[in-house]
Order: sequence, then C-alpha cells, then structure tokens
Amino acid sequence: MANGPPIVRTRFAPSPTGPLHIGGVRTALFNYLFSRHHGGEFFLRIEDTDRERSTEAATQGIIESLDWLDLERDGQTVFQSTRIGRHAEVAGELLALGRAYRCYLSPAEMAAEREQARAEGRQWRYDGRWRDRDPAEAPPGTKPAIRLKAPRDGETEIDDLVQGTVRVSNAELDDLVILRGDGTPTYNHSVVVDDHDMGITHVIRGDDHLTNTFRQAQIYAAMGWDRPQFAHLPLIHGPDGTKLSKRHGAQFALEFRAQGYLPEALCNYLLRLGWGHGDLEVLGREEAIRLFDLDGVGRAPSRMDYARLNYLNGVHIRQADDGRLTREALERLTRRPGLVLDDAAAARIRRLVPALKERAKTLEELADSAAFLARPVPLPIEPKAAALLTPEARRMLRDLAAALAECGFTSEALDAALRAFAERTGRKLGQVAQPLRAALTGSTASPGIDATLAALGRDETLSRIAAVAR
RNA sequence: GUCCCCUUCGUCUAGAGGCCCAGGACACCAGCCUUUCACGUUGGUAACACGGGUUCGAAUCCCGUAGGGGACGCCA
Repeated sequence: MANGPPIVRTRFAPSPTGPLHIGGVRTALFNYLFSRHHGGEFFLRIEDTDRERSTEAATQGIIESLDWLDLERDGQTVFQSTRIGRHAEVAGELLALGRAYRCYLSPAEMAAEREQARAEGRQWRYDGRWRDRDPAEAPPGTKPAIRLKAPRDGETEIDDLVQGTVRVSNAELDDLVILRGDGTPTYNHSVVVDDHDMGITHVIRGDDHLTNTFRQAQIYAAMGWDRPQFAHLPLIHGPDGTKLSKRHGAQFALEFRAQGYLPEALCNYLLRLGWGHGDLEVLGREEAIRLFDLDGVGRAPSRMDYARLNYLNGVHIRQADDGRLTREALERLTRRPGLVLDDAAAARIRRLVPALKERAKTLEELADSAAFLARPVPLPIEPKAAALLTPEARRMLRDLAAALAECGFTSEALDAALRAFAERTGRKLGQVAQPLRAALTGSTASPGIDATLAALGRDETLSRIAAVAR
C-alpha cells in the first residue's frame, strides 16, 4: 500500500459522565472492527467539554473497559477539552465568512420563551432575530452566543451507510449555537471540528445522533469541508423493548466483567446483535475483523438477550485456555470466605478446570463449582447431598476408602476401581458414585467422579471420606 | 405536538421477485447419551405487523394504516 492517509479512520467519542454502557461498547466495537477490516486506524476521543458532568474517574473507567475488551486504539487519546481554542477559532472563521453571527438573546429570555411555547403546546425554534440586526442594538452586558447562519430553504441530505439516504427540510432546523456566551463550544460544533481535524473518514455512532447529523452537515458545508461518511447504529433496548435499565440486568462493561463474562464472549454477543453474516454465530476477533462490514448491520433496534449472552459465554469458556481460567477462578475465590487457597488447593483446581469449564456459563459459576476443592475438612454438606449419606452409604464409603487407598489416582485407574468395587459389592455405579460425590464435594453435582477424585488426590480424598464414613 | 427512522419465530437473525407453505442460533418441550450436573446429539412448538396495489409470481418493489424507537438545549 502506498503512503498517504489511510482509507479508513474511525473514532469512538464517549463523554466521560459515567460508566461505559453496553451500547457504547458496541459502538466502540463496530468502529474498531470497521477500521481493522479496512486496514485503517481507530481513535479514542474523550468528549469532556461539559466540565460540570465530566469526571476523571469516568474517563479511567472508559479506558479500563476498552482495554478489558481488547479494543486497541491508535495514537494518543484526544481530550476534547484541550481543543476548545481551536473550536473558538473555527467559530471565528465562520463569523468572518459571514456564515455565523452573534446572538444577544440571553439564555434566561430564551428559556422563558421556550416555557411559554410549551405551555401553548407549540415547539419553540429560534427565529434568527439577530441574524441581520446591528450589534449596536445589543443589550449592554450580554455575552453573545455565536450561531450558525443555517440555510432556510431546500433540504439537507445525508447518505448514511446503515440507514440509507435521509433528508430533512432546512425549515425544520434553526440557527444552532456553535459557541456559548462564555466562549465554550457546543457539542455539534466541537464534534465537527475535531472529526475534520483528526481526518476521520467514517463516523459510526448510535442512532440517537442521526438528527444531530443534519446540523453538523450544515457546519461542514459552511466551512467548505468534506463530510465523513456516516453510519448510525440502531440502539440496544432492554428485553422488554424499553430503554435498557438497571432492573434488566448488567448494563455497563465492567459490570459484565464482574459477573464473570469473558470479553470475547461479550464482543461476540454484541457483534451478532444487530449484525449478521449468514448462519455464523460464534466468532473470534480474527474472524470478526475479516468479515465485519457496515452492510451487514441491520436498521431496527434490538433487544438485550441475557440468555443468549450466557450461552455464548459458555461456548467461549469452553474454548478458553485452562491456565487463564484457573487464574480467573483462583482470583474470584480469594474474595470468598471459608476457603483455604494454599498451593495444594490451587493444584487441585488447576487439575479440575478442564472438566469444570465444560459446565460453567460464567467465571463466577466456574469459581462456584471449584470452591469445594479449597474447602477445609469437614465440608459443609448441602441438604440434598446429606440425604445421600445414609448410614449404609457411610459404611460403604469406609470400605471404598480401603479400595481407593490401593488405587493409582488417574481418572482411568479410578474409573476401573470404582466399577470393580460396584460389581464386587453388588451395587450399581450410581449407588457408589453419588454418596462418594456427596462426601467429597458436599454437593450432588460435580464433574465426573473419576476426574473429581483425580483432582483431589489420594490424601485429600481419604481425608474427606474419613470425615463422613463410619 | 413536529420531524426522522424502524417492523421475519418469545429473542438475535438468514433472506436483495420465483431456490421460502420461510433457514440458522438462543430460549422452551420431548428423546438419546450418562455415576450427578453440564456438554453433546436427535426431534418438536414457533414468524414474514395489517390493508391495498405493481407483477405470470412478493417476506422481498410502491402506497396507506397500526405499533415501536429516536430527535427536537448556550447537555453530550
């Protein structure tokens, strides 16, 4: 490829006013995948011009979220607040060009008019009263805002890569403020200036920005700048079709992490939510980059389906590296009371993870199912498990312990030993395995009993049996 | 209220005029596998919002209706 600017340059531009929302994650993901698919670049820009609501903690949370999801950025993070001088400069150019003007209508007056209009059931729209008025008539002491001289006739049209051609009559759009009375830029203005200066070629964002795009298009036009391509992604709703909220479940990236979702599973889920490629359901990062494009994105909003996310998380857990899963389980278990996480326990967990991961939907479940391996004797026994430990079963376990003391502790040898013991004592395998499982795990559910025994090792096994045997 | 957008199984989607009395996946139900729980596997229930056109033929094109969403700030 020759030198020169990349064909594709995208950005994710959140405002740091709270945790990164699942909708934002998907926007970031699509921007990332699109740029990577086309061999382009992906930037992060923090839109922190609202000093009141922006926080450093939120910025850190966004970065931490993106890092967790492995959405790697190019270049330095851009902080919009550092660019307000440039925003003002462009506003000045617009003024000089005669494409903008000072408006002395005070915010208080405007609010009053708006209130009045609402009371009368009308929509208030700025009438452009300061467009051609002599600034000499300005009321003293009012700091003017700068408004764009928006076209009044015709229509503004955008060719959206997802939504198709959308147009609106210019009569619907009033002269928007680009610079406030205090000299700070408004959102629509700073976005345009930054996207232009950063050389952004594709603006991929939530559908809630679609109508902003018309106003932004007018700024591009006034400055004589080329517009980037736009792609507006449909929003994500809660399972019931209403706005996703706390009562539906996790909604922030780091909440999903805390609940034990793998980043690749969340990305897989979000990718397939609102995008499809034939019958493909399970995709890793490489494949996603290879196949993703905007023409596969649907136009209708979609609902969050936690059950499906659980399924995909299970699939990715089963595909995940055992060492990684062991570390995850261990880390989660250190936060739980009543466990002894010494080297021996860690080794037991490491041995059983290959079997445990087959049945876990989340890392929390994985940790749950591994916890018994780190529990000191005597184990707490669940009621259903206790019911299996009848006097007869306890006597059987005493005899079984003798057999196990002689046995090699590999799954194969243990399986053979158990079958032999069952046959010799005239029991079905289940009649041996279930009480044994109860004694070893305190539960009625665990991986195969042979693998469980092998993971525990001889000493721990015999000690656990001794605690309940008669 | 005004403007813009959307509408295939409960959910995510495949489908770009005949391959579709609509395919896949999750969820759900039943069977199989089995030492438990999972996994896996086999089968099943289940959708083109509605009404008009256009066409030999429409889930696919057009128009209406209904429903849903978004935007209407000197917030982002």
